Amino acid sequence: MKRISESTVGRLSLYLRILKEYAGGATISSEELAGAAGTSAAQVRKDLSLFGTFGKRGLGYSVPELTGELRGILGLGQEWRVALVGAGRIGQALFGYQDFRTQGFYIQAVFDSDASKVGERWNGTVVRADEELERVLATEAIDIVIVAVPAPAAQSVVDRVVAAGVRAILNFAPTRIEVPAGVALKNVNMAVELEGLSYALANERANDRRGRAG
Amino acid sequence: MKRISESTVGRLSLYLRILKEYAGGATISSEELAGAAGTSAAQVRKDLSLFGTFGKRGLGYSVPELTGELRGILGLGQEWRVALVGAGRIGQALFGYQDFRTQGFYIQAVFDSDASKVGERWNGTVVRADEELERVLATEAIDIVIVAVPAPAAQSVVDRVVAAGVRAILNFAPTRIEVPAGVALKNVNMAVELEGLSYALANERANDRRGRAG
DNA sequence: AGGTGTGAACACTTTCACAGCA
DNA sequence: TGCTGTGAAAGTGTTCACACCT
Repeated sequence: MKRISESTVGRLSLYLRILKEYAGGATISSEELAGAAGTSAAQVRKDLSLFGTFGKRGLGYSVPELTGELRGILGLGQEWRVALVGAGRIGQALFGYQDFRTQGFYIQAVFDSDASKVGERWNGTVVRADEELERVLATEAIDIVIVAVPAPAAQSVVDRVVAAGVRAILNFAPTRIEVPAGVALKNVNMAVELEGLSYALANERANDRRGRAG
Repeated sequence: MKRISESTVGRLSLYLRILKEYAGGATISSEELAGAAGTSAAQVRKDLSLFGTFGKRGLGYSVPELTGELRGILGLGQEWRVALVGAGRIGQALFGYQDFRTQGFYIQAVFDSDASKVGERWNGTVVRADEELERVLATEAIDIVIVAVPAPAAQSVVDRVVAAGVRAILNFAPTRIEVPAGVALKNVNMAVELEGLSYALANERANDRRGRAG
């Protein structure tokens, strides 16, 4: 299959959420889907056409059928086993965000290097010691690791996790992480987003001063 | 000034973080900066050249000077006043993440609609009632609002905040938000990131099955 | 020589516009 | 007729390659 861009995959994720909440009938047009997703009808059709022919000309897309296709494309037909490294504030918030579970992402293990946290029970899941990481990743057959440790510790956690064979990492530490080819890495970095907003504000003000023409 | 892409702004943010930690001398070349940022030297030079001429040919960029320029470009020379709407788990984690403050982002107010939370003191900041939102946004001269409420409530919070004159919003609710032109919106959506990883894993496996050639 | 700044080439993504099927 | 699927066109972002300055 042809290479698919990250923006396309992100939109598929969005389309799926829209379909789940759609109450407009058994079929939906690219136009409607685009409206809800904030993109263009052509973009919707192009995105979907990269994976197959799901629509009916003159009619649109069957909502249940397209939902199923998108779930399949995104790999949501199966259960993913997730481990969380870092039981600090962010780790706790993520653990508590149980929406994940309904999407098929199950947090099977939590790790922390702080001895005072190890042994805590979080809703039935025990916080384990850092040293158990490699062993538990293997025994629990973990697919995805969420890294929620302080920035200086992040790369070494990632190196260990990758060495243990994990191929997908979601990084919350505000630092750049290196992974070898073949490992999927996504970053969630609030500092970058805030600085993006700062840039927008600073620049908007500059534009205002200049006379708001542009 | 010419329109700058979001990816460029994101990279500037990254360059700035690298410069802060740089211990290699008083100047840095585009090559070194690119290595640390995981991009190409040409990309670094192009990004910077969009804003001015900061380097010296044959030498590279002065670290303190470039740091200052980047801070200026990103609007980090000033203090930004931030409000947090939603005092749940994510809100608490964000509030606790005090790195923000060192970057010039100050959380001045916290809001929640849950009466049992209102009145709590968070490290000196009182959780206020939802009804006070508009009044406090004005009296506290809030620049940026972080939305950390459940998905169904997010759009209405954003509408109120925009009506109150706020021009920059960071949304953590896992839903698509509409804002009028002129309002900057950034989304942090863990569901989309996880589904991106799911896609990568599902697809990698497909490639493996196919023989790993491609 | 060393390393920036930048037009031009290239690659990728989005939009257009329309043929073709239900 | 209505709406999809898709080549071609337009637009955007990245890489190349080299003139030019220190």
